[in-house]
Amino acid sequence: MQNKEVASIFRDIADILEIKDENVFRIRAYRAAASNIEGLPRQLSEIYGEDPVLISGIPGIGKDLSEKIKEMVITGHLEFFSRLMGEFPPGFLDLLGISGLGPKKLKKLKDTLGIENVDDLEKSCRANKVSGLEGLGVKTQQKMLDAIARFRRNEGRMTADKAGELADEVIAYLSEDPNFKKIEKAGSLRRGVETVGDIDLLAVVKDTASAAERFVSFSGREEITAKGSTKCSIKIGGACQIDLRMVDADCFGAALVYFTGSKQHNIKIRHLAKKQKRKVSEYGVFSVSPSGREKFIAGEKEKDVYGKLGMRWIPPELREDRGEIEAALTGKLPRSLVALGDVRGDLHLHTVDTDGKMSIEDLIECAIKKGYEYMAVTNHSKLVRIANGMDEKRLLKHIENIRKTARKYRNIAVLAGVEVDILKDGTLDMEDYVLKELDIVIAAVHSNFLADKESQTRRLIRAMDNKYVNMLAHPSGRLITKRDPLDFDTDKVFAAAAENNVILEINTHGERVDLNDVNCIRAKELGARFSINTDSHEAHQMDGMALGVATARRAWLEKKEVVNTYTFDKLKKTLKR
DNA sequence: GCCGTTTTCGGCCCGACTGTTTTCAGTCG
Repeated sequence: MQNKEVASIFRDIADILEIKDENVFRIRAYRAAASNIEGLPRQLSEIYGEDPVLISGIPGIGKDLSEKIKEMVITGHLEFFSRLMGEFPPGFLDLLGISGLGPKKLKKLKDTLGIENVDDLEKSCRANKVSGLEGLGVKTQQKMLDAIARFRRNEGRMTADKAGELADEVIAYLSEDPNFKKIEKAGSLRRGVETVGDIDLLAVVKDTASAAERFVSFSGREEITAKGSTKCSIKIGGACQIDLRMVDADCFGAALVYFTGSKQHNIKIRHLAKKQKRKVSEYGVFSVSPSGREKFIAGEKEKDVYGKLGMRWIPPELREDRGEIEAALTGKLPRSLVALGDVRGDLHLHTVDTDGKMSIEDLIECAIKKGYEYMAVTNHSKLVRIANGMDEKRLLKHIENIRKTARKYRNIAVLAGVEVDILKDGTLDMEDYVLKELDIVIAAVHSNFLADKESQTRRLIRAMDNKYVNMLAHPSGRLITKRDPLDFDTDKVFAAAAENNVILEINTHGERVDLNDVNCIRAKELGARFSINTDSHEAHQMDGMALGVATARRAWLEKKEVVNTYTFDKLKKTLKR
């Protein structure tokens, strides 16, 4: 059983226990465990295989939960969970996905009206039965109907690139109003998470009432879900919610820490503060006297908030409670975490010669505008027919063409490359006599996504055995909203990459983000190196580098582990196998 | 259910907004 499934079961258990009105701390423990498991760089089954005792060493996993994990690892099934699920009709937990509907109301609806699923709820609302219940009025009933409509229209989260674009649009719109003195993105978007449930914006304004008015008047707004003096929320384009928080300038930093999260990070920070006889909230850091009197001691800047708790400032991408607080307390945060400004080139790019929109010249000029020192043209091989992939003959000619064009530009090095397909058996879609002419060879899977784990693992490793291969592109092959990752033994593949000096790509395309942060953490442990590439087919896609850098930062990658931060000379040496 | 220079019990982060209330419960982040 995969970590993702274990985490999901723990979350479902938490939901059910909540409906059953169980101890809130017990519920919290299940949720915390789920979140910690998702952040693990290794599979629970592997950890268990190494030594079962290690399971209870995972933070948030004690005696009881480690037993449950063992059961799932061994049998692929959890008796306790099945029993709980048996108490509720199928489809009942879906109701928790309706915003504004929590465990208490849900329990009441089930007990009084016998509501078992979303359809039942809709019928009862339409029949005006819900508004008759104690504590529930006409407004609540209407809100539920709206929420059901949204639930049906759009389930799931937005990819980070789309959320980022939307946030930028809203920020641009708000910034036209001089009333807004400062606006920043917060939440999972600021942490660089690959998908985003809602967008959090934090602002300092002169007049909250008129700022709120401006915000809720945003042209794409479909619904106003909150409009107070510190918080406003609107719904937009289906289920996406945008929250605007308005705070005083002197607590902006504390608010930014708070609204950036993650939740687990915040909980740990507050816990730590409490031990130090301090209190942290979105309003600042306070010292607390024995009599309980609170005194404001920091809040304007994030740096000071962390500083008052004895820590260095923690970059947002690290704030997942994956050891960053402990590292900050002991001065062990990564020294040279990779940053966007460190990137010297983009090594995976397409042109009109296969399925890109730009000519080689266009592409080079874009790269120069980005300030890059080098780049690689890496078009598809013949297997990808839909992308007009090249055969040996065409590629040889294309190499000549790249070199000829590159000579016109003095300030940038242009590598002639290919994105060659990895065939079903792990051999490559291009003869070696052509590969050896290239400056960079990127291997990638675009077919046979469903092969079993053993053959998929063998396939990837065999591809990397080819001595001309420098890089493995989008190694998992997943498309976040459309396709699951390939099933392969990540440890074996990452270790093989490290051993063969094959660079692993962090593909920055919003649907890919591949490798993801968790995979990168493990690959780094196994000694692999990375390249952050946009895989651009059009000019604007080259702006995606920031998302890939954020992913690398989430994996705590430093400059030395990311080859496209190297000088060109060093990169050339790295590409020699 | 977890955790411990508060260590085997007694804690567990903190606050805003809404709707239905007349002081608060439920939900959300």
